Amino acid sequence: MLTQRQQQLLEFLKEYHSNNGLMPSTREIQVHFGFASQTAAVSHLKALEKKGVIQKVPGKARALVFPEQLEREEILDIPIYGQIPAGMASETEQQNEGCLSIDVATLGVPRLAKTFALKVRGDSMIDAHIMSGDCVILELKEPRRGDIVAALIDGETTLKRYVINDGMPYLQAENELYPDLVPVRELVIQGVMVALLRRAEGMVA
Amino acid sequence: MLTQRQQQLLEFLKEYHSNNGLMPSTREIQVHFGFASQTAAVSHLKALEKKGVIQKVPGKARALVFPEQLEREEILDIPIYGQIPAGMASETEQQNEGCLSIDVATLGVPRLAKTFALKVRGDSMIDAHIMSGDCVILELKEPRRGDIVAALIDGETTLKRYVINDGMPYLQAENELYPDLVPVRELVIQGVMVALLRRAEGMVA
DNA sequence: AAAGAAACTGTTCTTTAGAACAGTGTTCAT
DNA sequence: ATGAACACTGTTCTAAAGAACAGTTTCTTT
Repeated sequence: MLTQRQQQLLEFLKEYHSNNGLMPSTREIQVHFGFASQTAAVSHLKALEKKGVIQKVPGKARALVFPEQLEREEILDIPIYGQIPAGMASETEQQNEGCLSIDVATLGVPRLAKTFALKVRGDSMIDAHIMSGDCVILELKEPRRGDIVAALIDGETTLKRYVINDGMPYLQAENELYPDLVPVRELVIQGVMVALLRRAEGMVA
Repeated sequence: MLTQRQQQLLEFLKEYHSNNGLMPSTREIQVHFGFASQTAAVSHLKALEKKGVIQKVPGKARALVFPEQLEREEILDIPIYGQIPAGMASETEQQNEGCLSIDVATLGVPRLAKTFALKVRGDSMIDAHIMSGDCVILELKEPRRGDIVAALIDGETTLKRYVINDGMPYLQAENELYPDLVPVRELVIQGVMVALLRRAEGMVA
């Protein structure tokens, strides 16, 4: 559908946009491809628009958009922690282990939700089909009974089901081999699970 | 950290960017807030930049960027199908049931990979901890033995493990209650599972 | 009480950048 | 062989848009 040259143009637009967060001007395209005339860039953009791979907003500067970007829901950038220490929430101490970007609609959380992700270790939630190595996405909010939560027990973060019995909240593993965890003093809930993301094993180098 | 007015500015930038795919000019900001002077917009942007919530590229038009957007990996837009009919791959007939946006790095697929997603129905893969309702992300590529694949059997798409025995490929469910599926004629593999996404039940209205 | 940040007005200047128009040579399908 | 799409050159015009400078007013915060 696209010619080779048009493919190159599109590739440049994507690369430039990815690196700079904005679109190149026609003159920047001209320089990049070594055109002697700015018009060359303009006519290529016209062709790309006619084929529907970009959209132009006339009269505005650098006003090129990829159609798929417009339809896209807002993207959330979720920090991945290995382990959440006691402090938590202090936005400064982020022992970040990378980031995960996903749109709010598929997560099903409010647009301004505070979220973070945890790598699951161990098989204490295996009966809820949460495997070791899975990435669990959590939201900072009040847990409801039956929710799966990340909580702080004895200085360590664990993923468990939050249950209430006789008004007494405690944590339950989803694996018979693990005992219930009844808090000695207080129960610090760090987040409520909203989603889970697993990468197929074959992929992990 | 941000003043109320600055928060409003930032909110407008995000909204405008989300709607139009590009940033507003200072004069558009001026009009939106009803400022009598364009300088008001400029000074607000300077304040936002000083506080680190946006970045400006001097000299360029509409050259505002959100820092988190720059660090972000490229986003893939993955169509979600309910069911893949026999034809497949014909890019036109997409009985699309929405879209899912996620960055390539967390998926672990090549930047130009062809991907799609399927909603899992049934519990035939429950022993691999894939639940009914999960969203499986698949890539169009050659399956290797042991991969979990989507395949077409009798006009219906199913998710199974791809195994080879004595040079003979067949499909295996991960649930004792389901029999192996040995293809009568040929085995049409529609995609290889690369990731899985599950939404916590509590969320689904 | 003084200093500084915040939130503006009003004006001017210059660069950036899109747009339009008139061409040229090449490839490719009908 | 012929028109249409493709891939450009060269020139000119103008609108879009950033930037700079000199103020005013109202809050905080020390």
